[in-house]
Amino acid sequence: MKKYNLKDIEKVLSALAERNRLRILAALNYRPMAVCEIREVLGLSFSTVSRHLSILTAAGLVDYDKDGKWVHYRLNLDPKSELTSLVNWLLQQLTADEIFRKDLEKARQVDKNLICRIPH
Amino acid sequence: MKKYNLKDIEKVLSALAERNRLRILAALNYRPMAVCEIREVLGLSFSTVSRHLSILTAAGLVDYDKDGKWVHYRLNLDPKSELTSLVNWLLQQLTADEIFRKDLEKARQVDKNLICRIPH
DNA sequence: TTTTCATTTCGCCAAATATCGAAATGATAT
DNA sequence: ATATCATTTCGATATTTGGCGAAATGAAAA
Repeated sequence: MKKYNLKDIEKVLSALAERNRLRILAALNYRPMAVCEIREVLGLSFSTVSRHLSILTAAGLVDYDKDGKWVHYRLNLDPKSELTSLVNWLLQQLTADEIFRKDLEKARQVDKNLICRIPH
Repeated sequence: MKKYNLKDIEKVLSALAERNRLRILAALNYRPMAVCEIREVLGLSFSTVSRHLSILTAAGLVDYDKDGKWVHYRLNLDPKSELTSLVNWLLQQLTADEIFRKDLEKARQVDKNLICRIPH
């Protein structure tokens, strides 16, 4: 069983304690996505999204694969971790909120091959 | 089963995402305490401790009883809530950290009748 | 080897937050 | 009623954090 120290726990909790990062987790819970897709779902700038992703990555909540120019982010939840059941429960609760419904709708429609070539 | 909306969840997570508030929760997990005792354990000013307590109260994580001049704070964890198992798990993890060990040691020794009359 | 393009990093600003000391509050004790 | 005392609220300050646009990076395409 993984042991977390204070620093680890602070990192995870503060990563979770922000609306747009929760939105990112919810989107990645639907499916792995490239940065430009996440950006499109949230409606924020690339730099902001990238920053949120690095915070989530540092907290160990997400991970990524590089595929050419694209970077695909995905949830990184160890099924054996207590944190995983928390995050799953959180995401469950949030599905009821309007913002998250809309994000999910966008996540369904967004396609990196259509989106990421147009200047923003 | 209680339903949490986004605002509720943000309140709880951001209440938890702060070291000194975690220390307060850990202290109250040992026993209910008056504000001046908590202040002594943490080594912060009254105003700061009071502010943290109001944040924890607003998040529903702690509650208090008034007893004359004293205000006794205590954990307020609904045993049926998912959040409770999270908080308990967090506090469990934190017992290993030096800061929390020291706090617990102070919490064992502190006595509001000895502490709260001396000017700080 | 240039150009293109997805992503990250940097520099800046605005908003939020942690902290303190001083003043206010509200309840007991004198 | 007045003084005392635990706690809260207020006002000011320093730090952290979220946001953006512009510049840097690094990998593919031309």
